[in-house]
Amino acid sequence: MQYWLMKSEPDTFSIDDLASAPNQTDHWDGVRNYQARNIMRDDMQVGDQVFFYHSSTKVPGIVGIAEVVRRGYPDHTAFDTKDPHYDPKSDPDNPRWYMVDIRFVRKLARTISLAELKECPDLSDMPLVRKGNRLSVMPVTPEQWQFILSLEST
DNA sequence: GCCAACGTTGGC
DNA sequence: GCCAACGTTGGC
Repeated sequence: MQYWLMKSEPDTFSIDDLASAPNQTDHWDGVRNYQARNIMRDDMQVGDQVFFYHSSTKVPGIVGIAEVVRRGYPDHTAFDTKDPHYDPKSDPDNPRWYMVDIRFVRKLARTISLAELKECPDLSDMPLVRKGNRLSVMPVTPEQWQFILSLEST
């Protein structure tokens, strides 16, 4: 079992949106970055745990936990000409973009802000706290996962 | 294959 | 809203 962190703009899709979705499950569509695509297509497994991160908001940070419930499969929004994430270079016979399904597990007792995460030397290797990093799906080590969870009750 | 131009991400 | 950082595109 592995750990991940996924970024979402809460104005588009928030942890509350996931919690109120049917079966508290939704697909993670719209990722158009190869590194993130590779992770979703090749690496994420059912049962993996995911930190749900809110970006581009007043207090960016980790707000909850989700779980992978379906392995990588083609992102159909890339085939839809009306979808904002439509990509003419992806076709159903040879899909370029992939997504996974995740299910809501719980919200954290409080938001663990990016500012707070940046202050932790234990987390300095996380891509998240690196300047200019734009990766929207990234691995989290078991140590980082436990450390971040330990911050929740502080 | 290089690299300038452009578009996007995302913190602030 | 600004802009730094980065990925992608396309001309050559």
